[in-house]
Amino acid sequence: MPQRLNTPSVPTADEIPCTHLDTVAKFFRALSDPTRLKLLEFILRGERTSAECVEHAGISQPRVSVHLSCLVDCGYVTARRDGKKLRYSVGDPRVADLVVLARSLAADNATALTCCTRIPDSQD
Amino acid sequence: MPQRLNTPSVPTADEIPCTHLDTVAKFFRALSDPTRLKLLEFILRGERTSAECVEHAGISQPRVSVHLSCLVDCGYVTARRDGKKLRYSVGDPRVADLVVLARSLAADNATALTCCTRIPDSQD
DNA sequence: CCATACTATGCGCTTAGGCGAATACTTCCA
DNA sequence: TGGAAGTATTCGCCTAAGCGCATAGTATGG
Repeated sequence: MPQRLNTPSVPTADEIPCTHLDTVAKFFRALSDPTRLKLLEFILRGERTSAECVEHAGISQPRVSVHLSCLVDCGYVTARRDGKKLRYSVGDPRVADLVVLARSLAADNATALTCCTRIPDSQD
Repeated sequence: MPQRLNTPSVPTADEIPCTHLDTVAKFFRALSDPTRLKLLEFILRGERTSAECVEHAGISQPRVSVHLSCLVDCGYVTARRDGKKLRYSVGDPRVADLVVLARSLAADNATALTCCTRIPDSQD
């Protein structure tokens, strides 16, 4: 297993004052992708195998693998070997709190949450 | 261009079951940018003028304007006219909760939160 | 110890979205 | 009402990061 949980950019991860902005932003970024969020919420509802995640996500296995790795790296989910398979689950209850809180906020702003719509002018 | 809070992709914003995934993902995306997160936390500590935000963010006024608009659209902050200036503040206490919760989680995973480091192979 | 099932990585492509610079639009006050 | 101060938009550029496909790497069980 090459580079995975080694500290590439992170200072000392122990000397960090209150967690750097970039780190927190990265943390949020993990949930800013619909596919990852979908996977997380799926796993939040119970332990899942990769295969189940692939099916649920509706995209290729390699992509799901990357997304799951990302969620693991960010500490949202944990992977556990079970025979030939890997099973993913959410250990920290705060993760559910975070998602619920965000959902409640997002729901209240769903209308306006069109957010950033004006930024690009892609297909017009 | 007057299109701002019109519903482009959002269904009916009222018929939404429990807020669509994309909406929530978008909500998280707003905080996935270090600059916006920095601005939000800045405003979280007290009402701020655009000028203060520009200074704090350290980027151009136009950019800050876009970021603030985004935060407003997403419901994180509210803008209030005060003479020639606009003052931004956070009205919903859940916003602070969300940030605090995320920070606490991110802090615990700071080491691993290198997240997605392997994804690109840009400059290596 | 090899075959197979499961998982991860590399590559090329494409789009989202961040940035600065220039500029247009708004407000308020003289 | 005109000018200055404040705020928003457009544009071009560039990187991050999503996707599929092909394939390489592992772990387990026969």
